Amino acid sequence: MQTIPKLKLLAERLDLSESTVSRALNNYSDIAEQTKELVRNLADEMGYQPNIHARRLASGKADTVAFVMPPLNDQLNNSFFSELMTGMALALDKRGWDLQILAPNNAAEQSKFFKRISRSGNISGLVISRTLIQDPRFEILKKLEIPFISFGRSENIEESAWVDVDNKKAFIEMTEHLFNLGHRAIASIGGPPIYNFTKQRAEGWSQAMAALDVSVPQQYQETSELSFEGGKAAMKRLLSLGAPPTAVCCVSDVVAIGAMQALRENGLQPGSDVSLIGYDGLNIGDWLEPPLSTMRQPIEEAGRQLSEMLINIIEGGQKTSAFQKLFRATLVRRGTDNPPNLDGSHPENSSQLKTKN
Amino acid sequence: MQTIPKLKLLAERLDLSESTVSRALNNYSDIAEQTKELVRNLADEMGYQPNIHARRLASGKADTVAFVMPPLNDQLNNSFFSELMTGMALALDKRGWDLQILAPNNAAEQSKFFKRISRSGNISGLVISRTLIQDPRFEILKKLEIPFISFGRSENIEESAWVDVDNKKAFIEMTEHLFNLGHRAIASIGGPPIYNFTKQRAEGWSQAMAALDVSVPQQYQETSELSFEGGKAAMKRLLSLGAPPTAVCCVSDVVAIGAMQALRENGLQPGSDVSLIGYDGLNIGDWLEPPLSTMRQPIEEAGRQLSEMLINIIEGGQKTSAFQKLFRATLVRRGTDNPPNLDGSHPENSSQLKTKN
DNA sequence: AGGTTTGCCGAAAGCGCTTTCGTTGTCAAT
DNA sequence: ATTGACAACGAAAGCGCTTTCGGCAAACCT
Repeated sequence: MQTIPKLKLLAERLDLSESTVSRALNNYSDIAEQTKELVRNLADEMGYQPNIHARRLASGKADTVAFVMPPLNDQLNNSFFSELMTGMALALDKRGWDLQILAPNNAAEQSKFFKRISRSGNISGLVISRTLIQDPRFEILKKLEIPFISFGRSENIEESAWVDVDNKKAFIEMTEHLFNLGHRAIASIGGPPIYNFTKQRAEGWSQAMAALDVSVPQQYQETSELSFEGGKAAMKRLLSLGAPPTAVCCVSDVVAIGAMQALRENGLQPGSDVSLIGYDGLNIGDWLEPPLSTMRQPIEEAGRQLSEMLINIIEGGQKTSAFQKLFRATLVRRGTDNPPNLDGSHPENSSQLKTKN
Repeated sequence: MQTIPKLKLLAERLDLSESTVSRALNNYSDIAEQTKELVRNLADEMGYQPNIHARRLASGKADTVAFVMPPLNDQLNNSFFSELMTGMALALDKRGWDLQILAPNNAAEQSKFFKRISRSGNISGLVISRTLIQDPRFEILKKLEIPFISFGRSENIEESAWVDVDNKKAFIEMTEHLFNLGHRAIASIGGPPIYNFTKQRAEGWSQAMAALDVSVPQQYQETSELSFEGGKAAMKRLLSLGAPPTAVCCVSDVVAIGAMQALRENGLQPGSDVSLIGYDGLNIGDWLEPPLSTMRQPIEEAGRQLSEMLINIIEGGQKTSAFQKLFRATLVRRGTDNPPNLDGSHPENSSQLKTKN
């Protein structure tokens, strides 16, 4: 391990004091431009890298943002989180900040968990995700005065900073699209009713259906774990109805993939017998046969945005409510959104479709 | 942000010196057991958390391991890496260490990149992956005296620490399995020939074929990018042969999924017309129709192992060549490994199969 | 001319811990 | 009683940086 150049060495070589060198590197205004030049040149000639621990100890700043993993780890939302984290890391790196991943064990002890974080003093702010409709974390974090931002909104958080995707609008679009293809019997497989995005997506679907003046049997509103198995089970329940739907809006791609499996196991062809649209825009959807239509959300971009906003909150001191950004999801038509199959070979039959007008 | 309890506060409350408290918490042997008890009790009563930066600055240890992302980011090896990193993070966390993710931009500047890391002084050791057959990183890191471990071997690295999966044996098993199912025309879609695992896997296949006394047309050895598209293209080339194979060993699951797509686009049914086995054991393989057979490697476990060995290297001072661990992959039969379809409905025809004996 | 501002830089304290070394008191051995 | 060994602790010096404060010219005013 070669000898590491320290601030002191730079100072000696340049015949300057350490403090001047330090301030030169940090671009203080009370250092002559000429001096800064000299310092910077030598610094990168020698490959100087400040010791991050010393810096953070001295400055009292951690320059580190932590991403809090959701307590219960669903299947392969891996993909989702890794994309989000990639975006976050990229944006942080640009500013010289670090990303840390935090994985709380049991959800019950969240209060203690956050308290420990706030005490450790090596995290400047938090990013939370998977926000609940009523999410206790918001109050806890506010009370602890930890700067934070959430991916996803919650209720009563007008004062909070967040980045979100317009879930409701996405599901309205999705539903309208299926309607325009000719579908009337459009069901929904939603996620666990505790999450806010679940609620928003389900609302989008039901509002759209109402606006389109299509009456919906109550059983068309299904609910599922956010997993392949969950989606499969939910689809099977839908198929067992007297009048199964001809199209289904799925809360996530993984759930939709499970639903596809259920269709095939019932001898039905996804996309022709029953249309499906997922949500997330995962690559893997494109590798299926037929490829899964989906709503793509700009996940990486959202991650970037989260980081930038959080840094601004930590450094800026602006009102956190100024930091709210809503992204839009876009429809990606692949293979599973098609006009309804009305040839009668399919269990449900068009005469049973209920349209009010 | 509540007032954070410092070492000083503990010392005052207990009427001890800071140094005693520090050593008590770090379990030094020259502190009375009774005193340690007192200190520990107060510490977690007050929720004391040592300032990590101060500690690391004072001790000169970083207690941080970095995982170096492969320069070129293939499709969805996301899943692979996130699993590996999860394993690493878990093992590190148990010892109070941190995991950092490093993403070098351009591959050419690796030497500089590593030099910078070694100078920054906040990383104790590295984990590299995607080892090449001739991998320059080994020399660079040795010269810089950075402790490191690799996932995957390379040539001439007897002195190095590594964790690997026995790729060759896995492909031998895979090939024998297909042979035992009755296949004789078994092709291979390998990865880019720079990677060591690519070489090992291809060797496994060709050795097995030789041992089984099956002669192999040269065109049966295909090569592909590690991506869906690559697999698809390679499979198409195989199908265009005069005597296409009845089974294919694929270098990765993603490649195999691409191959499945190619089959379907040619009107063939994966698993019945042509058998396929992938490699990795990704969940998503199970969601396809038919589900993809694969060799599962214990990725998370390997990640754990990497962390533990690396820590031991850093702390232990043992010979690094003592740290070499080979895992085994296991066959997961799902839906794409079946006896050959000899009904003649398929382009290739059994009379063309060449068996020497 | 005196006074005030401005531009640039150095001195020095301190961030919160670790670790070496020395000191004290105690007890067994001589 | 004297020595030595040992156990248990405190003092103090850092680790490498940041940041406040003050100092000293040179430049500006009136």
